Amino acid sequence: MDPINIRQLAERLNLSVSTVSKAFRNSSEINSATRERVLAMARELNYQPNPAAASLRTQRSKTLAVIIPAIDNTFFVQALKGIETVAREKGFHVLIYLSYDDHENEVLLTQSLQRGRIDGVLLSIADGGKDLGHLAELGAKGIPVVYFDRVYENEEYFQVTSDDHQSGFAATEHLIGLGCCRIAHLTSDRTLSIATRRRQGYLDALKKQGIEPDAALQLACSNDPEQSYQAIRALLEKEKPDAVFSSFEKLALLCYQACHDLSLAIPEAIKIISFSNLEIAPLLRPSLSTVRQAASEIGAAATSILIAQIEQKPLPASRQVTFAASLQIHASTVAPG
Amino acid sequence: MDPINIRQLAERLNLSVSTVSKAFRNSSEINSATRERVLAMARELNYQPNPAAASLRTQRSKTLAVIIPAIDNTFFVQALKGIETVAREKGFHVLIYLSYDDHENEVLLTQSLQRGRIDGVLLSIADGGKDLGHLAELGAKGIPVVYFDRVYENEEYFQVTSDDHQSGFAATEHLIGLGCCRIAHLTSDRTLSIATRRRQGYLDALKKQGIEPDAALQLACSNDPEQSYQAIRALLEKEKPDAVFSSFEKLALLCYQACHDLSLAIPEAIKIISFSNLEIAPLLRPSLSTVRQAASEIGAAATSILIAQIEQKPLPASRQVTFAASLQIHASTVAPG
DNA sequence: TTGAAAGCGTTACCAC
DNA sequence: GTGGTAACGCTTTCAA
Repeated sequence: MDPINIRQLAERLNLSVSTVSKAFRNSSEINSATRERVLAMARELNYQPNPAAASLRTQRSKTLAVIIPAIDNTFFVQALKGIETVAREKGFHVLIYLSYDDHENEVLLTQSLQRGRIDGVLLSIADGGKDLGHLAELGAKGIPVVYFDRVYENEEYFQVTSDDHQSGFAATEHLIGLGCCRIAHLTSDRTLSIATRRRQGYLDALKKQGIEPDAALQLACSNDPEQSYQAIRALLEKEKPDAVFSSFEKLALLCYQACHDLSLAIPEAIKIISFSNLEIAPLLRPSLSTVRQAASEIGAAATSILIAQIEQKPLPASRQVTFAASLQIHASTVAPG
Repeated sequence: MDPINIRQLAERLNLSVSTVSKAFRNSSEINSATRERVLAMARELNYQPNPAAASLRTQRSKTLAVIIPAIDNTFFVQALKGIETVAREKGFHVLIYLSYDDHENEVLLTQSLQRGRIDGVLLSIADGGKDLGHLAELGAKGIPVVYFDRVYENEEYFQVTSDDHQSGFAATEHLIGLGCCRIAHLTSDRTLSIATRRRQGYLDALKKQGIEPDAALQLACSNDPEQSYQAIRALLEKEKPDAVFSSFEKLALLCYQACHDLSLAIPEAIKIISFSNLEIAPLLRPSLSTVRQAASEIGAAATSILIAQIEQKPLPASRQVTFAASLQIHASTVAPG
């Protein structure tokens, strides 16, 4: 019942504490017979090493922190699954912190990250428009950090992302291919790495096809859903786009709502495609065409890299690791007729 | 850059280590002037106490573990938000572990939960049909555990849930009130606490209205989506229910898919209501009527109780804490005409 | 009000 | 191959 410590375990075995300790970390110094004996007794007495003591001694906690802006977002949920899986495989624990898209929160969180509690951090940025000094500070503390999705665009750090520019480009080309020429673009915080890249893909696709980008068709929404809904609705009414490319899932859903409320038929009157990892996108009526990110792979890769950094193992040659996103075409962007 | 320890901090202040330590835990023994001096210097030198050392000494880690069956499930996502919020308010950290609805996983996870790494556990059960000895063991280790949603039905432990029976009853009565009399019920693992309670609510509502429960209308699905889809589809074709009450969100979505594939009009030919915290339920076509649980409140309450247990603070009088779920009526259960 | 010192349970160096 | 022992950085009792 009361947790037993290594000293008591050693006494029961008539061995020294150091031998037992080595047996556990299967040091080559230890006779395999004694090792078995130690392990057997440990099981019998239900011995579990105290992580705080080990951590104090080794300066390693086998714990990672994940700081993400949101969790009611399928991308982050799936990324988290990838993170948790890889972490567990490698014997790491995962602390979760939510910044709620709020820069202040993120600053507080990174500052409270004590060296010692965690060995490394996986971070997706809350707000790219603010001073990112806290991230530099984190790095300066000597804590390894791997950024994913919404990254800190700093050559010094590993950044695991989707091919956002290319995917934005492909989504826009897809719409152009369907004959659309007034293609609206929805984004949120334009300062986010992913927002600027996706938008640039949109702009480049328009340019390639000789379509002049129209500022009136480009909307940067806030984090407030009601406000965003109104803005989107106004855009639809006033500018009468024939298609919408949304860089964010939430905005696409608001756009669906607005189209419904305005009795705009999708895809007849307006086509919609959006970055989204929503699994039930096909269940929406009409089913939503999406740009789907390799979310769990991104989470998994970021975690592998972080752990490699912690354990001083070989690392990818490039600090920029990119995963292809894929176009999932559904009813919302099918050619009429 | 290198983390400074309490001893160096004390030296810089010409104070003893113990004084500094006490100043931090604002002990009444310390002069408030010295306390200020200590805090100021700590800020200046960027001192952060080493959590492993503190933890080793106090046998407290200020860390909670959350073990949940899934995270691609809006209920758990929202519960997690409640958990994270309360934990952070009270200065606790949250470790997340996913059991993926798998009993073996859960056993391994609970066994690996070393006393010392965590001060307490929040747990929602993976599979109620299996031997729950590992949960008894967890309790025997002296680690406080609070169960939520899918609970361990054991008087000894705190259990935070929805009023599942009553909500199952209300959902069924709602369908009966619309004139339905062949009401199918979808559930998954029947051994889960919530599954049996919701189903019992269904049965009791039928009984109250003098409807004989029909075993052919009750389906217990597996965790395999394809298999579940086929079973649901077969049920719809063969039994021709005029309504479906689903105890689980995933099954309702599969049922939507099946209705669509069978060209069964919702709600004209068949009405559907389901337990679900899906925020975009209104965006489905037709919008889905749901039994919505107070997910984040449940997570928050479970966390508060767990922390109260850890800190030996006053606890709720009853070990059973229940939150009302609410019926959200949408198009999928509207009377025809 | 402040300080000295004994642990907390490990690991890792060094001796045997 | 095994054992003794000094840290790791903090909290807390006890003494001053």
